[in-house]
Amino acid sequence: MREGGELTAKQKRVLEFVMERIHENMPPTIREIAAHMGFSSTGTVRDYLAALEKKGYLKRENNLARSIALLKDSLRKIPILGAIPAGGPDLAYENIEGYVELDDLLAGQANLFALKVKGESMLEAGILEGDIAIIRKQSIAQNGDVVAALLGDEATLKRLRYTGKTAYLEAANKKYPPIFEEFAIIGKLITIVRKY
Amino acid sequence: MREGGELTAKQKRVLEFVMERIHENMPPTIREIAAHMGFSSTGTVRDYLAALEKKGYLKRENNLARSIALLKDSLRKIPILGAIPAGGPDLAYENIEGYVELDDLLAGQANLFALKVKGESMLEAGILEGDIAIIRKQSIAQNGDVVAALLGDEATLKRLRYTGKTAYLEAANKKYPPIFEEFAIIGKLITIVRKY
DNA sequence: TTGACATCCACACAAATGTGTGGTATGTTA
DNA sequence: TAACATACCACACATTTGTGTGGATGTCAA
Repeated sequence: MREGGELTAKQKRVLEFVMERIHENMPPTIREIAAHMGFSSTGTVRDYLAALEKKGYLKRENNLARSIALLKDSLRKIPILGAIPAGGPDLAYENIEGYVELDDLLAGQANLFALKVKGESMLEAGILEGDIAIIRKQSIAQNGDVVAALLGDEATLKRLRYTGKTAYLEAANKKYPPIFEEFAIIGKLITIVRKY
Repeated sequence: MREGGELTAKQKRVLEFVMERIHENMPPTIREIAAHMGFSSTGTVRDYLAALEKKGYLKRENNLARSIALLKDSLRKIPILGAIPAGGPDLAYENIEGYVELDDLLAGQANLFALKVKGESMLEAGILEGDIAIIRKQSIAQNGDVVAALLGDEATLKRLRYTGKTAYLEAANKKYPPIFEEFAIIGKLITIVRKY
């Protein structure tokens, strides 16, 4: 018998279609799957969904339209590997330390916006030109936080510092002196994303 | 009259419920919205959806179950701001340069896994300890690519270099010498994510 | 050879779901 | 005042959608 996670080629095609639809819009109906696969019977799709459910790829609710929920969603859940065996990354369960869930990265956060990093003033903090800085809108921050600040009508990313009463902005690059001009904090850096 | 984007408190509650459901599972039916809001008539919900559609927050298809698609989705689509007006980030349309779509970051990519960065060998490439490196599984790469490589049974992140026939691994940190030992490429760095 | 599984079909039926019609009431704006 | 948006209700109806029943064929392992 086929083992737990293995899928036949056609089952995989059905699953991929379902995943695609879930990500771009909503789960498909049985008849939509039939149309896509070229099946003339809804019963055929039911058999496929039952097989996929049995193998642990998805879950359905009774009598509910479009009630397909993914359980192993490789598009949204990326495994974080701990040990990597000599043969290469196996994605075997023993090696998975956790998951990066894209939605978790930002879910529940309100008032987010993003800035494309310009310049190299935060180079030594590992923030490079072109990086996308995801920022939560707020007007106060702690000493040491990286903040987006408004200097005149320019927004910059800098580290916030306090010395007694005075607050100033500090670059993470020896070439850039600290900034003591007037500024307004517009948000706090919560995530850096860099695409290669 | 209320302007384009403004919502009443109740309309906002309906929209938030719809967004929540879409993100965690699938769009709700009209009757599910009614139950959540405490409405006894499906017609009431229809009116709300019509208002939200008119104001540009969502879009529906005729006669299709659960066919609510979000048009302004602040959970998945984070606006990238260009100019930031003096009053602070407005999230007004004039200022939005584009969107960071979380799914776009990785969509369509197969065979991804993630590694938590250990050590400081890639410091000068802006890759810090604790960063999450998202890697596409592949066994060949170009000169200059940052790759995850297997050295013995350790996985490390390094820059791949070719000199004539020989390939070696290069750190981005003066303290670390290049590595000429035998290694296997297990994947190529696609994205760096750092949470603060 | 029996059983389990994968891979299809047709068709009827019931439940879920969106839509249509027609109300009531309260405000705000032109 | 008329027009319009908001904010609800009830209820019938048509369509969409999931489910049930009863098949058929082929493969593979015990």
